[in-house]
Amino acid sequence: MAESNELRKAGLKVTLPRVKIMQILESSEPRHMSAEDVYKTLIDAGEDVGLATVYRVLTQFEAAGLVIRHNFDGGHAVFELDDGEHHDHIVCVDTGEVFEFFDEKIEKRQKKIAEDMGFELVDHSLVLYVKQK
Amino acid sequence: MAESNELRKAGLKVTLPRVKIMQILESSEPRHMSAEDVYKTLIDAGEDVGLATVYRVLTQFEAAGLVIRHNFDGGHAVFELDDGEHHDHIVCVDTGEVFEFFDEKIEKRQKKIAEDMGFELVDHSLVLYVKQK
DNA sequence: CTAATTGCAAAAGCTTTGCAGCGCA
DNA sequence: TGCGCTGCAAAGCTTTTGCAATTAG
Repeated sequence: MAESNELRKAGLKVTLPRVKIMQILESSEPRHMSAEDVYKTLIDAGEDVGLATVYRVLTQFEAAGLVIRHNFDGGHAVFELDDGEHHDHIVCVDTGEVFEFFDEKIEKRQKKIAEDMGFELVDHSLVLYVKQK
Repeated sequence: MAESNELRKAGLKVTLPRVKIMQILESSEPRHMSAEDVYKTLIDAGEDVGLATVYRVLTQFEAAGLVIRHNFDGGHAVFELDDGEHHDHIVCVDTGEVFEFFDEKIEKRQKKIAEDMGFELVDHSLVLYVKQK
């Protein structure tokens, strides 16, 4: 199975919690889940995994570059699978829904701004908060 | 004094903690402070104000539109005086320093992206994480 | 005078950590 | 077998809240 290889490649033992969590992230809709969301999904599926393990696994996945952690407003982090395609986010303040977008012009402009100030851009976080018209 | 008027205008009683906190925010360098930063500054100045009060006052200031709360990475919120001029932020991952910038092109592009998706842009958060070259 | 405000301490919410036992390789 | 991993419970951190005492208007 695909998950096993990704885990091994990351130097992580192939354990049930890790495989299950990876599967949940791969098949989840919406794609952005909090640790609590993952934990609940696991419990609902009858898996006996602790919340601490979910946090540990997600943190390991992040370190391994398998997932990305976002700190949107609201106190809790959300995670999404890193598919290698960078994108930014749109959060609807009415429904909480999260959408993704990518805009070449904004990306380039950000790079230029950082460089004009004598820095190297290593990362960025752009979130548009919107509401329905 | 200027602070008193701003407070009265916001419908808040002019109390010592509020005036002191407002003064700290007005004169602070760097401009971005956490609740803890404000609290420490107060204590160092010999003021007997509780941390809970700092949080309450900052939250009231935010509701009144006097300050803006940011949730940069790192678990704790930072506050800055709202001078009416919108700007985004650059955070140096080496030093933790915070810089401000404003880019008309990015602003316009964001608005267009939200509208193209049928939404109304109500707010946005853009942070560039950079390092020294 | 009276409602708003404050300090303290306790509680809350998210996340991390210590530890003994379990399980993958 | 041996070290990594897990579950549980406890601890950590930032932030919020309850409450009695204090204070602004």
